[in-house]
Amino acid sequence: MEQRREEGEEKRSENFMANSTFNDEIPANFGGTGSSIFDDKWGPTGFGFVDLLSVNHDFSPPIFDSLVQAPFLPPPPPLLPASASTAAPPLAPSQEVLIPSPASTVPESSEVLNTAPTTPNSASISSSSNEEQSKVGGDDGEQDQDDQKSKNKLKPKKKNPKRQREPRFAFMTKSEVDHLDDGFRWRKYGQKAVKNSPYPRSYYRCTTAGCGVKKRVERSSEDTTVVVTTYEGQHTHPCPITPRGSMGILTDAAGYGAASASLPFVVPQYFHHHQQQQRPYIISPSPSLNITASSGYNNPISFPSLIQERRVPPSMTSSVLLRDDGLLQDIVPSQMRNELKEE
DNA sequence: CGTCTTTGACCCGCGC
DNA sequence: GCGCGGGTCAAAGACG
Repeated sequence: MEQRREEGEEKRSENFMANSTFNDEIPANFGGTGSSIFDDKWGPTGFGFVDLLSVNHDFSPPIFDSLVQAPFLPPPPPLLPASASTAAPPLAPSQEVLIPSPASTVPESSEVLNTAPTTPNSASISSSSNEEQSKVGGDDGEQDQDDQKSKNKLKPKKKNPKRQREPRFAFMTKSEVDHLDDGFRWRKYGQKAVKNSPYPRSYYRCTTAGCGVKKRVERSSEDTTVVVTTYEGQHTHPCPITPRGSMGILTDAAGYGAASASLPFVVPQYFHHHQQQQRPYIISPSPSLNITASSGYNNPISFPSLIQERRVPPSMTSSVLLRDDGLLQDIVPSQMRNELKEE
């Protein structure tokens, strides 16, 4: 127990950048059909596949793999430029779509999901959505009420037609750390053994009152270096600033709060500096991509750096980035910064 | 004391 | 109907 505690603390601090080792492969069960990760409940009813970040354990410059518009959930306005739009056509429910990275041409087929990440040291993101959101999806605030209801186990439960879930967004990360600190506060409320996997699956819930976002974390059994994190729901609050020097750029204090919505998803902040460990590298969005907006804090996951980058009006992008270089300078590839300047 | 994790039990959906 | 597996609850305990 105690050991586990300590381990947990260590994990928290090390976050994403633990001694991660990367390879090119995405476990076959990621994005595949019938996997334990993307089962019928949490699995993609339609998701994009996004290379999100690269981590290099040699402190070499960050690698920009790709970031593409995923066919995210509830209708982000089609702001994609033509090039990206063609790459990521609107999804029909239950349709799996691979969003090819800019550098690669990959057919749109679920079968090629595993081949999507073409760059070493990459993590991937996928999103999924529910086509039939009714109960939970209808009102975030009701989530807790629902939980309350179900607390009394002996009480006969409502027979919901079908349990509906929030939009989900999953991503993979190469890390020895299971629970990735994304800037939000989570409370673990369950853990289950995963069939056909030696690794348990952990369930977390956002501790912020009224926020029903859930997170599921499990380690791939196929590639034990891969941690799959699945978010469900949308935060109803800003990303709290953590005391560990995280970016915290979702806050209004940073001046971008109002526009904090450049992503239909939010991804963890990988920015906790860990001086002796590898630095986390944020992938910069491809210039040809346009991460569309949802609204406010209503993002299931948050990816501060991306958000910051993209929610800045083009006219001030470069200056902001430059001015804010502090961490970004370390994180955002120079290539990316140059690209942004050119915009 | 508040917060968080652990963990066994329970609930539920689904396939057979 | 039954069993299985996933998801959740909530009591108990640890920790700061």
